[in-house]
Amino acid sequence: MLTIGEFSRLTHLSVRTLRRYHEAALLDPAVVDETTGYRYYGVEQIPTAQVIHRLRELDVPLGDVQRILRAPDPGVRAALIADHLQRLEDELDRTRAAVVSLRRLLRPDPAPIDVELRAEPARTVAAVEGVVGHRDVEAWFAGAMAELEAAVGAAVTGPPGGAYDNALFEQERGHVLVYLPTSAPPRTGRVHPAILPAAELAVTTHVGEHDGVEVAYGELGTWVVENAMSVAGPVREVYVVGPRDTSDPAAWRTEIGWPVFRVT
Amino acid sequence: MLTIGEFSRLTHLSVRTLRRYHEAALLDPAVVDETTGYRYYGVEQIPTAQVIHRLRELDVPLGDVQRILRAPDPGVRAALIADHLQRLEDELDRTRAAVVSLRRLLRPDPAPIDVELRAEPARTVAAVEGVVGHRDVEAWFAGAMAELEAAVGAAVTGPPGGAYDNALFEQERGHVLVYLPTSAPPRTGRVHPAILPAAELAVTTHVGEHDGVEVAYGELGTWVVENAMSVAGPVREVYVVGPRDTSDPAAWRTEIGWPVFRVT
DNA sequence: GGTGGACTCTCCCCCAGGGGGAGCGTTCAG
DNA sequence: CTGAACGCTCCCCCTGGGGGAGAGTCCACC
Repeated sequence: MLTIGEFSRLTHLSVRTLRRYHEAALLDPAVVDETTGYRYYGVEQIPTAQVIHRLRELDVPLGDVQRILRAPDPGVRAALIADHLQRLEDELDRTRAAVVSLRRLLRPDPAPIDVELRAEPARTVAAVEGVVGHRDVEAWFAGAMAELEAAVGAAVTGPPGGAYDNALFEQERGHVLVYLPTSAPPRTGRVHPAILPAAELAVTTHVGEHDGVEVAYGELGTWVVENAMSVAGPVREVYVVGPRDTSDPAAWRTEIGWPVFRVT
Repeated sequence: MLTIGEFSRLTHLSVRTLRRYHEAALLDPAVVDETTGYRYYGVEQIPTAQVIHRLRELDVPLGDVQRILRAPDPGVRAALIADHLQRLEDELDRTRAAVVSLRRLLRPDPAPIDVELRAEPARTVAAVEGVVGHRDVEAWFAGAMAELEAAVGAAVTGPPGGAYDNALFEQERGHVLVYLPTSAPPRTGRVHPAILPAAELAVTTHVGEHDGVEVAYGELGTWVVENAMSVAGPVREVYVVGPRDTSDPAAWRTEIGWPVFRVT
């Protein structure tokens, strides 16, 4: 039996942290003296402690660590861990995007804001709609677009686009509509005809990977307030040149359109 | 002038977060109505808000964000940001190491523990010593080893090694000694002769990159308690095969030695 | 000129995953 | 037997937010 201090030295987990893990039922001491409250650990707990240590280094929440440790089947365990590695990958992607965006923002020679005010007429398109959590938008978009392309096929008359509820930008759930323009929108599965309402749009074009799009949003925001306008309704994006057209992200062009109206 | 809600929509920072940034003096509203307490922001603050947003996505602490924003010189600013990107890189390295270590720990066929009890005689070596924070050990080691190699040169009689205070493994500062064995230790700069005391060492060998070394520590811990021993004094490492010998990390061999004594 | 709804204010509590320290009890070797 | 080292619980602190209560404000519409 090892005292908590000895176990701490052997596992490189602090005494405090070990107590916390006991409290969280993550790593219970083999024996707890009922009269003194002293915790005693067994040698066989060292590997477990090390696994916990590694998982925590990967920022796996304590609850998930518990679930992984409780999983009796090594297959299940591996799957849970793979999930977290995937999460790390995603995080890495977001980090890279933030770095790119930051570099652009801090460029000493910011390009002038290039926004066009455009009156967009109403039109009917083939669409898929849904209410989606902001984290799931990308995956949902991919599925919806695949379904759209299958339904519309070669009858496409223009680049795809989408309309995104503002709630999505505030880390909430929101309504999403993705569409493909076509003369006779079919009704298949989730695909149905939908009317894209007429709107006054402040439009700017973002060139490059979609991850850097925030810069364009910033420009729109600046332009909108500088021109004494305000925003009404969901943001629209049109993927003028996208992954459907070329695999070179640097050539992608996304039109961002904010429905606006003059304030004064 | 924009209300906090409008500014929130334009920057994709939540109202709550904007208030927090005001409180932290990170992003003060252009105007605060003294009677109502209402915050009003200016358009020109949008780019600043976006920079903050990006930096926070990179997990830059608010205090550091403030320092970056306050830096008037773009050069200084770039340097501060470069520091944080370096930090991200380091973190990534640690993440990778944790993944490797985790994979090893969870391997279904853990290799049997291979620990040797060895009576090490005292010997005199060329050493550099210091008290170092646990984060700085690697950098300190690199500098000390370079100085040692310069001082000892071809008179080396064995692989380099080090002795590490246990405090270092508890995320604190501790004494570190790195050495090169040589018959006539010189005294140059920080390099000086030092006696490596005799000790009973529980020794195991770690093969591969140094990052996976925790597994060896775990084995030692298990062995030590299973053999009714306890630990006394700093941990020793001997870099039997290291970056000096081959650039292939898979071939590196590190001996980990814990000074132990029989308990019963 | 009201009024209602949307917006904003402050204040307090909550989360994870720890760290610092007070005040007191336990162990164990000299 | 005594003191140092170690252990215990308890409370407050940190970061960077989120939820919600209760009250005050703003503004467009009637």
